[in-house]
Amino acid sequence: MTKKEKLLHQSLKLIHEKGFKATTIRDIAASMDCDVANVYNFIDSKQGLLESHLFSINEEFHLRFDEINNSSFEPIEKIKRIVGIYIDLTFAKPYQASLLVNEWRHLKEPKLSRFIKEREKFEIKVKKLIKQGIKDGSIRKVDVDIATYTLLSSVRWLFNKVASGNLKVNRIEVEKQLLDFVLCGLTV
Amino acid sequence: MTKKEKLLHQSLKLIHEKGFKATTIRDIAASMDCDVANVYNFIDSKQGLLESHLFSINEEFHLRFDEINNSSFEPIEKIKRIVGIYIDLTFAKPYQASLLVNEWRHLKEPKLSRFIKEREKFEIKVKKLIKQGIKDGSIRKVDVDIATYTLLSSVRWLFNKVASGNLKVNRIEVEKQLLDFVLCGLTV
DNA sequence: TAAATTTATCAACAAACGTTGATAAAAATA
DNA sequence: TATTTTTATCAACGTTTGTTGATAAATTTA
Repeated sequence: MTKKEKLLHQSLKLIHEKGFKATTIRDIAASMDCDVANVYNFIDSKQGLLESHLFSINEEFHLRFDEINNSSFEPIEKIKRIVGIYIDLTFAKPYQASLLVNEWRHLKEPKLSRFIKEREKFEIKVKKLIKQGIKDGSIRKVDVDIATYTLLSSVRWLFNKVASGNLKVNRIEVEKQLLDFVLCGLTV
Repeated sequence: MTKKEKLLHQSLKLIHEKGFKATTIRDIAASMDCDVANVYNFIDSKQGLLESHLFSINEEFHLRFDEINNSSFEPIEKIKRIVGIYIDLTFAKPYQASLLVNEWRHLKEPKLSRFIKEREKFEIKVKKLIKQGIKDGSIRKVDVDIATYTLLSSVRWLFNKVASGNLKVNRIEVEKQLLDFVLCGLTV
């Protein structure tokens, strides 16, 4: 692991734990046992660090999302696989997933607006999937907005448990249980 | 509305929008059009402001939660009503609900540990409810941990929509749709 | 080995931060 | 009205913040 990779990893961990605003350059320097000024050999600015972290994971997710969304699978199968890639990504990169949920609001304009716009476009695509599922009879006649927000929200605890190592079951079982929950609910 | 009430309201709104660390005393002063030093006629410290906001809403929720949990309703009925009071509270106090989700980590010791401990106790109670529901046959044989985290997480988008006024349906319909989701899932 | 590039060290900057003290105006109480 | 309490104003404090410049050591390349 090069020094730059270590910096990226440590900064991700710190931002996940303390939040972007509460994480100082001095924190990052201390975590990798180097001088404060030395950090700037690897990054341009603190803000730029956040941007690169956020947009790399954001692009990765949306690329994989679009692969599924542009396929000819049934809506319900698309939704299953989208949950799947979110779980995949969260297990592979829990800290980045954390930033995607919690820290994007510390972006500055115009990057902030760009991020929000991409997020809204993504939400609209999910809503469309649910509408199609209702139309073809595979999904109940739910309120599309509420179902979308609840669906997207229901997986947003996972990165915390993965990051802290407090997860007893493996990736496959998480996917099984989560899909059962969002498709069938709690009751028998 | 007294000046102190206005301060509490404005600070809540700002902390919800920008986050606790990104909200400065000068922001709060500006939002209520008064001098910076003037703020300290109403609060002891910025940290104390966060603490009072957090613990008042936290206590309110846990009091109402325990009322239900200590009743003799069936587990599944308890879960329904717990979702109900969360929705209630979120509609009544969306900004406080936001802080409860996003800003508690900026508490300092020993308040931070106290908050986390109360949160863990709450989670254990919910897990117990799900276990009982599985035992009495009203809940599927789910993984208790995953079901608990997913259940609790699934309602955590609501405060955002209520706070921003971007919610087309009313409180009752939200409750109906959310309960359908967590009990029956998306599929027919 | 010589030159060039990368990494490390030190001190310091300007700006933004939470907070305070002294004091004046305004409002409430007696 | 006189007195007490509440609210407002101004300037300033000590820290912490992100960031920079000059320079030395270490490493890589030629």
